[in-house]
Amino acid sequence: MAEQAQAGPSTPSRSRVANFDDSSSEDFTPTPSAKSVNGSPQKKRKISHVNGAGPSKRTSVVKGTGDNDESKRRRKEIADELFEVRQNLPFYQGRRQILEEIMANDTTIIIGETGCGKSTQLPQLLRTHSLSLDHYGANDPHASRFTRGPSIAVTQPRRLPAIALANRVAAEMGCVVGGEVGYSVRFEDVTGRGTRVRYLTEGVLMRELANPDPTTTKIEGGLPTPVASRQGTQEEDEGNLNLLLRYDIVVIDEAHERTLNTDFLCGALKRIQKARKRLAAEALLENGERKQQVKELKIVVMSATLDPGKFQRFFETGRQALLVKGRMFSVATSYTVDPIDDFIEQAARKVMQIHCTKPAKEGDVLVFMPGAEEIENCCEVLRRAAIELPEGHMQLQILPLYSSLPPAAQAKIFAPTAKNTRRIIVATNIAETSMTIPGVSFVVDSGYKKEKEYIFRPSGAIEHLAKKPVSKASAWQRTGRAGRERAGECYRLFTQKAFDMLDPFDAPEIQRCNLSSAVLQLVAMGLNPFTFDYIDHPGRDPIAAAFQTLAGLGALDSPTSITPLGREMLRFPLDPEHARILIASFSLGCPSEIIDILSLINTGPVWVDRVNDRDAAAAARARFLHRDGDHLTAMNVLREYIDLKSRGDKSLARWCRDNYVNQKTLTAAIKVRDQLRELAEREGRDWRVSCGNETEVVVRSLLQGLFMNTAVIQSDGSYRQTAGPQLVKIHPSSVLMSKKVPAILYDELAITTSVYARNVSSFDQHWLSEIPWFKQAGLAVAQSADKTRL
DNA sequence: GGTAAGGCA
Repeated sequence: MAEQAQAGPSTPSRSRVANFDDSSSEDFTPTPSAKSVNGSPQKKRKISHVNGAGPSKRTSVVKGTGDNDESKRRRKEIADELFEVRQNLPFYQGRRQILEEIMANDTTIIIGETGCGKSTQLPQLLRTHSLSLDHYGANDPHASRFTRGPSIAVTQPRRLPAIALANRVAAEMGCVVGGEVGYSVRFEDVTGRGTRVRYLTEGVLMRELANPDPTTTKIEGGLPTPVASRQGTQEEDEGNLNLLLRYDIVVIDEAHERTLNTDFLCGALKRIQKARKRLAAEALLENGERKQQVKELKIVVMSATLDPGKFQRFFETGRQALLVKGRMFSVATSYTVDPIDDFIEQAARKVMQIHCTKPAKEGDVLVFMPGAEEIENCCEVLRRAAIELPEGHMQLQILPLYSSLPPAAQAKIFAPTAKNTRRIIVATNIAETSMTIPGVSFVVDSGYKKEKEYIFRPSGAIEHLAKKPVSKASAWQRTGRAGRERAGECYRLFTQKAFDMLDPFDAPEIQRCNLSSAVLQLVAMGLNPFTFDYIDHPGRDPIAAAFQTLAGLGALDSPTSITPLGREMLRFPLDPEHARILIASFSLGCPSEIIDILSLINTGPVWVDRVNDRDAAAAARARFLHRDGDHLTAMNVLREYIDLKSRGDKSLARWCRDNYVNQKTLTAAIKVRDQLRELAEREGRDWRVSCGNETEVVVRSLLQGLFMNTAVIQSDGSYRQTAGPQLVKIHPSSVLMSKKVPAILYDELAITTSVYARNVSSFDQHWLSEIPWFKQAGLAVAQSADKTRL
């Protein structure tokens, strides 16, 4: 049942151990092939019968051939069956109070503990409950079944939960996906004109805000005049702000994750809400009728664990957050007595202790480690220990789990366990939020994670991954993974005192990341990034750095004014730097090459480069070598792969393995490539134009976006940044590694044992004089670079 | 002369 939560920051207490969890996937099975956690397999088959084997394109869903009376009857039957389960969900049982609260307030904050059913039940209740229907147009004589009740958007940080939630909710409501319920994620929009509940990723909603679709944002007869007359005043300028008029209610789910998009969405929504409130009131006054053109926007912020005080203050709700208790089992938590110095070895020891003292039927063990290297080391220690197990003793199956692992290795997590065997899963925090692992009753927590850090410098930021202690919220989240199916145990490899000193929550992403893309989007919306209403302010420096980058790229001509070039850059799902490169390639005559290269840069590492077979990998790489550097070399790989694929080659996976190529990256890159080609076409650009063997223009295009990421060789053979004093080395994974070229451009700098430039191409440093940024601010730099030319 | 956590448009 719903109850009022404590105001102010809540510190997770031990009594709530099991409830600190991500709920995006708790009450359904993400894919039909996944092992069922709740519910019988028979039920699951019925659901997948309704929704088809997988996500389908819009047309096939809406105009699907299977939508006859028989399938309608089946959907109804399944919905009735699912209703039995729904009724018992805490969120359903607390529906009256929850809906009363939402209807009475502009913004509602809901802390829904794991298993309470918030993500699936809230949209349905809003669509069917009389409290909501009375509020949203039940009396409108023109309302049809679809227009009756509110139109709802529910955001998710990740694609998979957005898709899975839409599938589940459609089944519960007895409709097809793409009908009343649908989803929009990148590469897939399964919605129709009748869609009233739309699950979408935060990224999709951000794009909608910055790049509005004119057909869905315009009010019939145009916006009421007050908007235009207010243009130019900083505080009230909503001239460019997309008011999201297609939605009556926007639900931000999983808000505790505080992704970059969560924070920008909250800020923008608060602004939109105020604008719509004012416009709604004005429309009423002007017409003197009830027929208001702009409806107010309701916001619901939901999560399993968040700092309710922070969101209450931000949204100025004046109401306490609603707490909906979850359905989780208790987890006994313990600490070490003294600090330990080797968490890999200690983790392995603890695992063996659990294995030797707890019966197998009590469940599997999940170990949290910061990164792939620690995971592989820990698995190695465990494998050695497993050999020592006495004959006849229950066996161990040791499974590493991290994102860059090939899909086949990841899939083992969901395969059935052999008899008389206990599984030990050693994972990164991929198992904290993104993947739910069945059968786990024991958690061993190293207390560490890896986190991206940005070091801001006037000459450009440097990013690197750092090993850091987890936050308290994160530790509880890990703990909760032991209590999903039965009571569990969690062993923390640190002391109670160390735990007490941890930060209560993870630092929001906005405070440790490059803001150039977000700043461009804000300016496009007519918002000032310096005065934007942040939940947590990122500070002036990163915003100023973003402005500098964007001005250099020609996207902005003042902090409040976006250029036509900046507008065009926003039409592509790329960082501003990369969008600039793409646009340059159109005029330089090499979009075909640049689209391939950008697709690869944006999807991940092209090479599989493990420590043991580094030499073999380098040799394979030489087969694809392009003398200009890594960008064109990677393009050669992609093109050969696509060529093999189009000829129907059946041994693509083998080809990738033999050439130390990451197949996951290539398949993802092909999707991005298709999307970029389609978008280019929509812009009236011909992506087919190729420069053939005259690849000089490719590097010239790259330079148009990466001019800040350049370095020139000095007389001693080292490289120095053109935009700053930093010495950089070419990363040993680069094909230009031992080559001495006069000037290099690169995708990024990484700090490890030195400052390394990764993904490097060589260029003629005289080209820098063509770059506007160097013409103005950097002339002196370019001249001094010239002197050091060999 | 040496690495990489997780996401998203």
